[in-house]
Amino acid sequence: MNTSTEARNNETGKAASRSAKTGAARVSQTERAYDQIKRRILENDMAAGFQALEQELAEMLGMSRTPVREALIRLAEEGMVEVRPRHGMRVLPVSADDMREIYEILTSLESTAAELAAARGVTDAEMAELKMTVTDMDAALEEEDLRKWAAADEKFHMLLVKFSNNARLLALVNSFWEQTHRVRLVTLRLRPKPVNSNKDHAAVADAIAKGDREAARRLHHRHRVKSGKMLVALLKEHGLTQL
Amino acid sequence: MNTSTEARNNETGKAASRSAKTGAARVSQTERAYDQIKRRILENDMAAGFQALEQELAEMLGMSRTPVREALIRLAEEGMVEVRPRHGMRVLPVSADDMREIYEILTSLESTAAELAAARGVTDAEMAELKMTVTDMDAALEEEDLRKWAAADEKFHMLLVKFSNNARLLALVNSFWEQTHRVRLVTLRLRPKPVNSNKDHAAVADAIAKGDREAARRLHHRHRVKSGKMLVALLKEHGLTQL
DNA sequence: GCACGCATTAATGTATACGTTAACATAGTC
DNA sequence: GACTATGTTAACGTATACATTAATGCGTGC
Repeated sequence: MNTSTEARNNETGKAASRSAKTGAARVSQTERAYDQIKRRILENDMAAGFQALEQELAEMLGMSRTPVREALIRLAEEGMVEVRPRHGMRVLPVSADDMREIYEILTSLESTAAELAAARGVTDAEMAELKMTVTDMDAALEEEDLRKWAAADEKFHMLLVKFSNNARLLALVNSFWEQTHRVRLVTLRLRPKPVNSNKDHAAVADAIAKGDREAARRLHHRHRVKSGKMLVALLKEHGLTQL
Repeated sequence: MNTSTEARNNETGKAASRSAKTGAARVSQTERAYDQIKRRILENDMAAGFQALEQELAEMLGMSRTPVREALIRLAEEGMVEVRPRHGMRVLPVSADDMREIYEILTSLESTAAELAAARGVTDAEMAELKMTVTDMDAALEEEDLRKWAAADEKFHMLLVKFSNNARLLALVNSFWEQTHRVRLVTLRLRPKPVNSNKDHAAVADAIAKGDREAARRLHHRHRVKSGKMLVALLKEHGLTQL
C-alpha cells in the first residue's frame, strides 16, 4: 500500500551528500541557495565582480534573506565571494597573483597526494580508473575537444587526491580547483595544446603503480609547477588581470 | 593570529577600527559568537564531544539564535564543530586518524612554505625574528617551561608560513594548527623533551638564510614527518583515541 | 565650483514568530 | 517481551519585523 520506497529521483541529483535513504531528498533552502549561487559563479552566469544585495538574491531564488545569508557565509569562507556590509555580496575576481597563490597550494597538496597514493598503493581497479583518464585525455586531444580534455584532466587530479586516503586533503584540493575553474575555462583556448600534460599524467600514474613515492611526488610536483607557471604567464601576457 | 597566550576580553583585535570618539568597539554579535565559541573550544572549556543546542548557546552568550547559527556555520566549515539538525552543535573530537590527516596536510603546506620563503629570500629583520623563536625554544627547554616552548614552536611555524608570501597558505596552516591545538596541549607532557625539534628549526632557518630552497623544503618536511609520527604514535600508545 | 553637514533612504544585523518535523515516549499488537 | 503505530514535544528552518547605521543626495556657506 505504501509505495514511498520508490524513489522519486527528480531532484538535482548532483553531488548532494544526501544519504541514499528512501523518500524525497529534503533539500533545505540554505542548501539550495548555496548550490545555486555556487553553480552560477562556476558557470560564469555570475561573473567576477558581479554584485547583488541579499534581498535581490533572495528574490532571484524565491526565498527569504535568511537562507541566502547562510549560504553566503559559507561561500565567503570558501573564498568564492566577499560580503561587504552595505554592498551585498560580490563575486571575487581571481587575479594572476591569486592564481599564483592557489597554484602554489595545489602544487603542494597534489604532489603530497601523489606521494601518499604511491605509498599506500592503489588497487587494480583504481589504477585502471586513473589510466582511463589518461586515455581520455589523449582521445580528447586527437578530437580537438578541449572541454573533454579539461574534464579528463580534472578527473585525473581528483582521483589522485581521492587515492591519497585523506578526506581533508580531498576537500581542500576540490575547493581550490573550484576557485580556478573560471580561469581555466578562459585559458583553455589560449594555451598551447596540452600534449605534455598527458605525458606527465602517464608518468605520475606509472610511478604510483610502481609504488615509487618519491618519483610520484617529484613528477607531479614538476607537472604542477610547469602548468602553474604557464597559466600565470598566460594571464599576464594577455593582460587578464581579473577573472 | 589568535595564539593561546591570553584569554583576554573578547575583542576582535583585528581591525583596531575603534575610533577615538566612539568608545565602544563595534563588534557584531555573530563575530562575538564566533570568537567566544572558538575560544572556548580551543581552551577546552568546551571539550571534545560537548553538545549544546542553538538556544542554549544563545542564552549562554546573551544573544538570539540568529548570530549563533551564523557563527556555527563558519565553525562547521572550518571543521571545529558539527551541526546535527536536532542535536545542536557538537565539538568535534580529534582522533589519531584525524591527526594523521591533518599532519599530512601541515607537512605538505609548511614544507612548501619553507621552500617559498627560501626562494623569495627573507629580510634580515625577518630572519632575526625567526632565529629568535629558536632561541626562545632553547631557553624554554632549559627552564623546563613547556608552555613557553610550545608558544615559541608555534611562532616559528607561523613565521615560516608568513614569510612564504602566500596569504591563503597562511590562513590554511593557521586553521589546521588550531584544530590540533587541544591535542598538542595534552601530548606536550607525554612526549619526550623536544630537543630535536629545536635543532630541526635551526637547520631550517639556516637553509632559508642561505636561500637553499630544496634544503629548506626537505629539512622542514623531515621535521614535520617526524613530529607527526611521534604524535600519532603517542596518541595510540596512550589510548587517546578521542581528543 | 567645492567642501561640509544634515536629512533621507535602504541594506543590514538581530530578534522574534511560526509551521514543520524528527526524536522520544507511550500504547497497542503479535 | 519485542516490535510497531501513534501522539507529543521541542528544536529547527525559514520568514518576517524592526532598530541601526552607512551611503547617498542636497542645500548651504564660502
